[in-house]
Amino acid sequence: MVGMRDVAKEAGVSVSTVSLVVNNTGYVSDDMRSKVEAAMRELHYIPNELARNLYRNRTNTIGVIVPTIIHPFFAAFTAHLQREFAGRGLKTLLCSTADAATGESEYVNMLQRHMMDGIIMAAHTEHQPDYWSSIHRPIVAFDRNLGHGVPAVRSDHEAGGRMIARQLIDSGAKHVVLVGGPRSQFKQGTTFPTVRYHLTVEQMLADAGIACDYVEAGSVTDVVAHEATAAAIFERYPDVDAIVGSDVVAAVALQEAERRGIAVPNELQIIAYDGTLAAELAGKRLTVVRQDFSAIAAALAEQMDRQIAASDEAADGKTAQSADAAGSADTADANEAEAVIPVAFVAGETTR
Amino acid sequence: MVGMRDVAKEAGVSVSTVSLVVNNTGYVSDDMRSKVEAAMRELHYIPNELARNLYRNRTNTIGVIVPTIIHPFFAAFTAHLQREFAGRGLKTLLCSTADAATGESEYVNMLQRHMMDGIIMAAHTEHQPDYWSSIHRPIVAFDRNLGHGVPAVRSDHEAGGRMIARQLIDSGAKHVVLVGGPRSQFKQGTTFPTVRYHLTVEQMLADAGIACDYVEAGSVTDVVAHEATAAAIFERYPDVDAIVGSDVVAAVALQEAERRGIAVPNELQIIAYDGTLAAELAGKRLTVVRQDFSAIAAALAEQMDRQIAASDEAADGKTAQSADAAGSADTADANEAEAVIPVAFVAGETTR
DNA sequence: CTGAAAGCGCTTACAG
DNA sequence: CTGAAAGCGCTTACAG
Repeated sequence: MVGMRDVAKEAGVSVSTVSLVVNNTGYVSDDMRSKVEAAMRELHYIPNELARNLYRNRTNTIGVIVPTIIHPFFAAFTAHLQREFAGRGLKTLLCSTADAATGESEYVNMLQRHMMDGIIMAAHTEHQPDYWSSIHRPIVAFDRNLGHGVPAVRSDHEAGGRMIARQLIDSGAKHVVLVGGPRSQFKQGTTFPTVRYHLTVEQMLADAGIACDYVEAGSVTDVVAHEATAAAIFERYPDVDAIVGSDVVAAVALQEAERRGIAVPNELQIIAYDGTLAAELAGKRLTVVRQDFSAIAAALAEQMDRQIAASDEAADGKTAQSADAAGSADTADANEAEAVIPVAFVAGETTR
Repeated sequence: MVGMRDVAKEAGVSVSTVSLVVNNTGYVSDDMRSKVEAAMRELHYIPNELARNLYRNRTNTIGVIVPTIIHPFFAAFTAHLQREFAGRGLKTLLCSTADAATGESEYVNMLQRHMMDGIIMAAHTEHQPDYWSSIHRPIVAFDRNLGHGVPAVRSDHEAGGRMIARQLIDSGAKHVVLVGGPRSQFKQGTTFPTVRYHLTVEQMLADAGIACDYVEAGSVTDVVAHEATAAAIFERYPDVDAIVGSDVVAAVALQEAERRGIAVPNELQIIAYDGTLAAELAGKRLTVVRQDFSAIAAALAEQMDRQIAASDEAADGKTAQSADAAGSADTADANEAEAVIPVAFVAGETTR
């Protein structure tokens, strides 16, 4: 491997000078510069980033923790984040909890070993908020509350819920079925903000005197389970005339409805939450509440930048080791406001 | 940041000893070991991986270059690769050409700067094979020929083509439309092996005297274009009674068929190539030729391991800089066999 | 079994 | 404007 030393020797200058040329830093005479550049070209010199990483204690890599990118939601989410990060000179390390033996802990560990500069946490976690706030490294949460010192970004699910309820009420729905995650998550209100749209819908439908049942869907990683769920809905609630769920759930429900000869949207309306590619590939173009992936990604990247800057500051400012980490958390607190991103209702072929 | 030096001081031993304990290498007396472990715990010591990376000249990270993971095919592909890599202690860096300003070159550059140990190339490239074989770093190609020294893995598209043709012939199809990538790619045979299934289908249908037209779909990153393509097919070939394309194309075509009141599969059969989640979310469960993502991922990881080992060997064996890179390529040549993974025909609701 | 030393390839004060 | 030196945090021969 050809290194700076080789280039320096070839050009007859010192390594410092080569470094200055490579980084285009400081003042270098044109003469020196061209000698160095010639040597670099001659030897096909390519700087080794690992050495820089060590010196700067940075990798310019952000880990994105999601359950699995096979799910269209997380595929879109991750893709938009990568784009946003790329624009900021950051690389995206794919951290899928479904594909890691040890789940998110493994990735947190990597974060602490400085293999990444920060992580975006968008997967389910069993850890309590105090675990997360004790990491003292840049973390930003998506759609969940990870406690003090961990900023969060989420969609405006209350608004999404209102849009759905309004559509159902206005179109004269009589019996609505909501499909979502485990109901046990609802009480905490802490780590699963997605439930907010369900609660909003339930409240508004109740006020309007419309029947509403809740059905738990399988894990986000298991689509096959959704098919069973869809079939179960029609068996259990023969008079259901509206189903609300994620794109994937909605697509599967639509397929099952067609199979049973139930006319959509006349006999059954379907509203999908998310607005991913899945909503476009379904049997009909689904009516969706669309989350704004670009805005979400931008907000997450923005918060991440702040967290990283704060953590740098803390590292610079203090020398005592324990004060370092604590300082990081403190600085983060200042920016802890939760960013809430608007959603949009987009009518398709599955509502009337 | 607390480092080994701090731990050594706290435990009253040398850094070397701390290192031996941390890595569980060599012989350390139980006495020393426990003193060091106590100090590590006391100071909350976490090793900094960047220093190791530099010493070993390794990141244990593989870049996966795909057009975009929003597309279900590359989502599944990438997810399976990540799982496979994780099992081998490797991390997955997401390299999407749709989200990088400079396309794949940027990632190749990162590879050369040792920010990754290797790359899996699964996106379209304008570069000629000689570009790729001049990199002299671990690269494995998926479904394309990147020239001498770059091993490749692909599905058995000829078999896939035969399965499709057989189904169409046996079911009495009269006018088939194939949807695929730009026809201009067909002649080279070099960088786009996917076309093999199209050529096989065309040949077999021609032999059977069945009409077959080819329609170019939009870019893999642009699903909206597919919708226009689907509509165009029905306009242009009113008597079409079978459509063959990727899952995404097939799903969109099915949606358009239902919209036009064309009965599937009685009036129109649809066969999807890939077998991703998209095939399950469509209006009906699609009949698919399923690619074996697990086997593909395993084969790619296997080849990657070999490439990395070969590149290590080359670096160890030689000292002259230019011989190093050349040696790497030579060693790679020994394993250059292209791995071909079987596909499966899975009947769904869209064929008869 | 343990420690002092050199080094991974680069960057950055600091003298000249 | 340029070079010699120290250092990023760790690992690995090499003496003891």
